[in-house]
Amino acid sequence: MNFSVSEENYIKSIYHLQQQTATVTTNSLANELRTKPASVTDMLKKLQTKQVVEYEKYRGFKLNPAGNKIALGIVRRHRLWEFFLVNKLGFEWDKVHDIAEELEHVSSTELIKKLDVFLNFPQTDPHGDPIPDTNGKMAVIKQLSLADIAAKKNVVVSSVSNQSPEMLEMLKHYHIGIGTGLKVNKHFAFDGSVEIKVVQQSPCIISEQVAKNIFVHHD
Amino acid sequence: MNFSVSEENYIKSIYHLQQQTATVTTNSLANELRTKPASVTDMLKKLQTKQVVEYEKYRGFKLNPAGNKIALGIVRRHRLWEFFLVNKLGFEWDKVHDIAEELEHVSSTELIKKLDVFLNFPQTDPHGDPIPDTNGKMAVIKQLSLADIAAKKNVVVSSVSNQSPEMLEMLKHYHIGIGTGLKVNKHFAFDGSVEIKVVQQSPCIISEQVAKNIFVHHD
DNA sequence: CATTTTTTTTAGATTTACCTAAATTTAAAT
DNA sequence: ATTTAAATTTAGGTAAATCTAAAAAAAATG
Repeated sequence: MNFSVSEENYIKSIYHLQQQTATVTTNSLANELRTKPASVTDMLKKLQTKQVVEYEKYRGFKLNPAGNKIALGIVRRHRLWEFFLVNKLGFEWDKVHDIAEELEHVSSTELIKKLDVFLNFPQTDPHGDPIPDTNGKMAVIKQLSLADIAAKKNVVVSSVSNQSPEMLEMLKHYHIGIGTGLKVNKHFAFDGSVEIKVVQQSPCIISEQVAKNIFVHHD
Repeated sequence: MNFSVSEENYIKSIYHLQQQTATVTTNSLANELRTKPASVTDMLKKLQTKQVVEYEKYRGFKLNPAGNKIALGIVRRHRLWEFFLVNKLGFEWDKVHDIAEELEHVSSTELIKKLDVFLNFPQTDPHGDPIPDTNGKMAVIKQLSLADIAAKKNVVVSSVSNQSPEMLEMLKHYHIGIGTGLKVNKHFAFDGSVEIKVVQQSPCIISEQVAKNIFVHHD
């Protein structure tokens, strides 16, 4: 079965949203893809006939095993290209996502096989996320809070345990969201506070309590 | 100005056809792109409003200076990727065209800049064709006939001087056309005949007369 | 639990890049 | 110089992926 760039992007986004919630809603997917709910409904019917999603009207949807395998193939391509961009071409780790987003749709399987060899079979991408193997198997990485991250490490925010308005207000103030890249500069032993540097922001200090609530992929 | 993948492919094909004939016809472009003449007419109107072609109804068309610069940018990306595929990933030189065809449309200029550095500023692609620089300047390479090519060299057929039906019949028999890749195995001093190996064909011997009429890019 | 509110779907349009078939223009041949 | 043939364009239509506005279903609320 062949998939268009658009179809691949939908499959990939459903995959990512499923990491948070087992079943995905029309609105959340529309928001993720910066499109309109009506467009999502249209595409989902197509993906249903192509047998990659389980979809029940008004009830949300999720990838079936076939869809999951396709998603992992796309994730594999994306992460291999990110590794290439950072470790071979010298890009900054926070600049590669959009480019990898285009490269991942280049369709040759031989290309990805040879790229993998050339990169010497990397296990994780520059953000610390594991790279699925050819069969779609992927190492599980444990969730670490910012309090657990060693100084000088680059990380990406993957989730926030406390979702209160107060917490969200603070995160917004620090320009932190899911997917935000940041670097841990230093831990202060006195009170457990952490100095971090969010990409394109000045360094700032967050309390231990906040740090423990921000979960990240480590680099 | 932004161009779609389709628009880029039209611009690139017009560029290539202009290497043979100063002005390009609807039919030849349709043939090159494996599409229909009516589709070409449609796209040409669009490219005309986008100010990249000079086009007069029923009279053919050609790229204007702006269009030429865009074409050379695409050619640059294509050839850099071909170099990468062969010299870094280890592809055979005759297997890379279709993949480069996809990679060339990835739009980041920063990507191409860094790729060029990584590849150490190559001057020619794996087929011996020169790589245009950032400003669209490109070295001119001299036309060589098959009789002038050293043994063991890979080349690509760029033109055929004798276009008689007899010649074309013979070329067809040997599976040789414009763009065909082949390798020169050996020259025979006795009569000047040449043993060549066309990609995916068994080796064969052509007379000196034929060899002198087949022009190639040398590798 | 009836009624707002929100979410999702349907209906109908739009844009891009194609297509076929028919009409028009140019070129070739008698 | 007509006529015939070939090339090109126009007209009208299709499929993919989007959109807006309206209708329908599900969830939230008093």
